Amino acid sequence: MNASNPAPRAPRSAPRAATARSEKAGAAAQRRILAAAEKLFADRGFDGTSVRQIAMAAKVPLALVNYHFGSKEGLYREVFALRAPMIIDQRMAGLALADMETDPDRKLELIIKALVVPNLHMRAAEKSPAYARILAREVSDPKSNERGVMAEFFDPVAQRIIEALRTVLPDRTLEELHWGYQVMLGSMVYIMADIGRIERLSGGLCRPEDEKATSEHVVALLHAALKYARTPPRPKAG
Amino acid sequence: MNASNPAPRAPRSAPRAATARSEKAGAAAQRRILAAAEKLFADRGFDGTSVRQIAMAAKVPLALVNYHFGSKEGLYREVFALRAPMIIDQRMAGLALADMETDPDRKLELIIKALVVPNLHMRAAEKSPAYARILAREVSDPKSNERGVMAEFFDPVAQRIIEALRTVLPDRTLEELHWGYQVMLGSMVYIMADIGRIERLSGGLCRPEDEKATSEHVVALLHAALKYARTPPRPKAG
DNA sequence: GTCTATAGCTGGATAGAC
DNA sequence: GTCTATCCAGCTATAGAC
Repeated sequence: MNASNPAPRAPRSAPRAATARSEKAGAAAQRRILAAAEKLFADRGFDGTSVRQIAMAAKVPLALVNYHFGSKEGLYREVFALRAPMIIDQRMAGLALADMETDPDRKLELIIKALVVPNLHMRAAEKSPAYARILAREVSDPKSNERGVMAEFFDPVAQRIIEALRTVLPDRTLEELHWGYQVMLGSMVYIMADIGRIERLSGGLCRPEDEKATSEHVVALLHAALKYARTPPRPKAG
Repeated sequence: MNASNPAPRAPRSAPRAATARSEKAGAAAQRRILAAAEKLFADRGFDGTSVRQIAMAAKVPLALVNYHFGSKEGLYREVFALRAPMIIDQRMAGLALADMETDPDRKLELIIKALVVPNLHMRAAEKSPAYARILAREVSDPKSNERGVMAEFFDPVAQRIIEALRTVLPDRTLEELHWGYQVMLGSMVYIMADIGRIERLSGGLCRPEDEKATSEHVVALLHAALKYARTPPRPKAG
């Protein structure tokens, strides 16, 4: 889509994120760039956002962006990497809680919450509604595979969740559990990424920003889905 | 993102889709353009696709695209409008079937199928896996609001589905029904738009292309979700 | 380290020959 | 109606002055 850059060569000196010391002067600029990029990538997508817009919004000169992050895609990956660990840690913590629960019904609910709540929370917190939208966009973007960020960051924890499901629902086939996971993820991602359609369609009854109400409804629905749904195993050949 | 075009002026003579008569010469070219555009928009998104790529893939001269469709966005809307009625008609037909069913449990299942099956079918049919991905992308694209295609084409049938849910689940609050709808839609959209992650994560167990197996699992999950989930109504003030 | 200026492209759109 | 040649805005990335 631009001057062919087969090898995305690293920035000249790779000024890693504030190695130590109080803080170099440029650190503030870097943070402003990241914040601006997060918002713009969320609003307008990777292709729909130009480095110039980011520099403008961050009030830094154009060249600083490439200086600090090497390339537009480097900046994107950095935006992604900045908050991914947060969500992943929260999911892991949720799973640990679920692991301690003995009542299978409550355990299932905790597993679902481990997956759903950190994301809805991030969506709702004034901290970063933008990041949730980037995440949601990434899973349905074919170029996501080229970038590989989803697989790199999120596949491992996804496997952990399916593992956990297997322990509370031992009578299900692996196929059922995987489809259950996909339904959970799809619901969550869709709601996270919502751009106003949910509120419009519901005449204001459903507001994804209302983290508590949203969690309650969504968790209840997904809990019922996983608890009660059975799909009869199908014969191998038609 | 390009030469500022405040008023997207119509094509010079608006050569409407083959008015009548056997077919003008250019009709074949138009169809090739639409087919190429559908595929490319699905693979690479609106911003990631250039009119030149479309013209190249359709094997028509560059100028023909703008001649027939006025602008890149005009072409996009045409791609969208081409198949939307198909899905909507199928959903309506599904709802009509559900309306005739008296057993509430089977009725609920038919409503869910009315929403889910046409889309999964479109995803699976070799006819147009691309369109399903465009659709999925559109609901999570903030620019979708600018284009307005989702609201224009799909909001009405969405309301019809929620209406139908209200008749089979009369004891639920409107809020519960709307959240139920969003969970259904989210699951469906996510699965439709999948770009390989589902199959990768499940080690090949789940394949969205396998329309029959996918429908069975997803419908079973959503049916259980709507049938069994209850969210206690919350007091108005905290 | 920081930033201005610009190189080297691709983008959507169109004028004007046929 | 059809298509070639071209316009020029905007893009990413960088060279080179400070």
